[in-house]
Amino acid sequence: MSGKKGYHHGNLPETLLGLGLEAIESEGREGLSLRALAERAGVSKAAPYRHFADRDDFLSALANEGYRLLYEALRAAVPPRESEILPSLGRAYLAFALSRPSLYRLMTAPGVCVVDQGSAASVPGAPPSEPGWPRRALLFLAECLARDAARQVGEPVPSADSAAAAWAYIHGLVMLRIDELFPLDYGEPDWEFLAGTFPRLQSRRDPDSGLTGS
Amino acid sequence: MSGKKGYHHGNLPETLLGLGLEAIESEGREGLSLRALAERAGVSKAAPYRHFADRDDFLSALANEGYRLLYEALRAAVPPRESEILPSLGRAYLAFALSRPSLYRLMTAPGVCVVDQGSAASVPGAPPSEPGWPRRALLFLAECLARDAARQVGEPVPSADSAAAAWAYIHGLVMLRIDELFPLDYGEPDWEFLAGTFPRLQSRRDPDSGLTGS
DNA sequence: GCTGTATGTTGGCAACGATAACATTATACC
DNA sequence: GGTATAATGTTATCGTTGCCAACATACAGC
Repeated sequence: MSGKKGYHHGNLPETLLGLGLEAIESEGREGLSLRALAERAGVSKAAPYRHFADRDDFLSALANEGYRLLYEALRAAVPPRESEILPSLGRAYLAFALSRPSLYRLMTAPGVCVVDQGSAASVPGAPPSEPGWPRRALLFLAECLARDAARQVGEPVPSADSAAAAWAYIHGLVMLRIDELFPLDYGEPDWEFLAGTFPRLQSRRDPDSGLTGS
Repeated sequence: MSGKKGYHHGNLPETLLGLGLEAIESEGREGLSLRALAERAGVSKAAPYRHFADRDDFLSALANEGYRLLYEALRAAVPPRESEILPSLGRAYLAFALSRPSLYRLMTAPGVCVVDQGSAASVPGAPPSEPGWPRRALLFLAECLARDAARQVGEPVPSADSAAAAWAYIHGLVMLRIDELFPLDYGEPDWEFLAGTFPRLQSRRDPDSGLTGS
C-alpha cells in the first residue's frame, strides 16, 4: 500500500501530510518547505503540486489534519463520570497543544482553516457536505462545555458567555504555555491547577451555587 | 531628519521598523520581505543587513517595538479611579491587539522576543541594565492585575496564579478574536466577571512568589 | 490494444535571504 | 584643516524556494 512502486508513489498526499506533521514541529511554519518534503518522500520537487494548489493549500490541509487529531483526542478523553468531563477535556486539549505547539499555532492562525458553517451546501448542486474536522472538533468542545454548564447551573441551555469564557481561558492558557510567555518573576504557574479550575467560570450567573465542584 | 541625504539614509533602522509595522499587517509575518522594505525605503536590497543581522533579528526588533507601543497604550489607559483599572486596561490591551493583530501574534510568538530577567546584571562589571520593553509592558500589566486583586481581597501580595489566570483569560480572548476563531457571537468581554472571579483562585497556593518587581 | 486521465519528472524563472567585495560618508583625533 | 578609521550603503553573486510549463509514465475503461 504505502511502498513506492516505481514511477507512481501510491499515496503521496497522505505521505506528505505525515511528513508535514513532523516538519512543522521541527522546522516551524515558516521553515516548512514543500521541496524538502517532496525529497523526503522520494519524489520530485514538483510532485506535491499535483495534489495541493500551493503552499498555503498544503498548510490548510495540515491544519485540517490537526483538527482531526484534536477531535479524536477530545473524544478519547471523555471520562466515564460526567462531572469530570471539563477537567479531563481541558487537560486533553492542553496536552494536545503542548505536544504539537507549531501545529496548534497553525490551526488557530487566521486564514488557514475556515470553520465551515454547517451542512448547508454552499454549492447548490453539491450534496449536503458534512462538517469538516475543525467544525466537528470545536463543536464537540462547545457541546461538552455547554453540557457541563447546564449540569452545574441546572439550566437546559447555558449562556454563550460561559462557554466562550471557558474556551478563551483554556485557549489563553495554551497559548501562553506554548509561546513560553511566562518569564516574569513568578515561576511556572501551576498548570494542572489552572486547567482543573476553569470549570468554576461556569457559575458566574449563579454566584450562590456553591461552586465547589468536588 | 528623515529625508535622505544622498548616499546615507540618515535613520534607516527607524524607517525600516516603521515600514515593517505597516508591512506585517498588510503582508503578514511570512510575506514580510526585507528586500521589499529596503526598496520602499529607497535603499538597496542589502542595506538592512547593516543594521539587522538577519530577518529573524529584524522581526525581533519589530516585536520589541510592538511591546513599546503596548506599554505606552497600557500606561495611557490607567483611569483616575482605581476600581476601574482592570476593565480599562483590559479594553486597552484588547484594542491594541485588535488594531495590530499580526504584530501581536509576532510579539507572542515563541523565540521572537526574549523577555529579559530583570535588572540583575548578567555581566558583573556592566551597569544594571534596565529592563526591555517586553518586560516593562508585561510587568506593568501584572502589577496592575496584582494590585487590583489585592485591593479586592485585601491582601498585600496576591498569588501568582490569580494574575496568571487573569492574563490567560485576556490573552485567550485576544487570540480568539484576532484569529477569528469565535463561532459564537460574543460581545464585550465581561470585565467585571474577570475582576470578580479570579482573585478567588488565589487562596490555594502560598502567595510567596511576589509580583512586585521593584 | 487503444485512449484518456491521473500522477510524477525535468527544466526553468522570479523572489528572497544572505554574504563578500567595494564605494561613500561621517566622525574622531591631531 | 587634514587624515585615519569606523559607519553606512551599493553591487554582484550564490543557494533555496515557490511555482509554472512541457513532457513522461502508469492506470482504467472500452
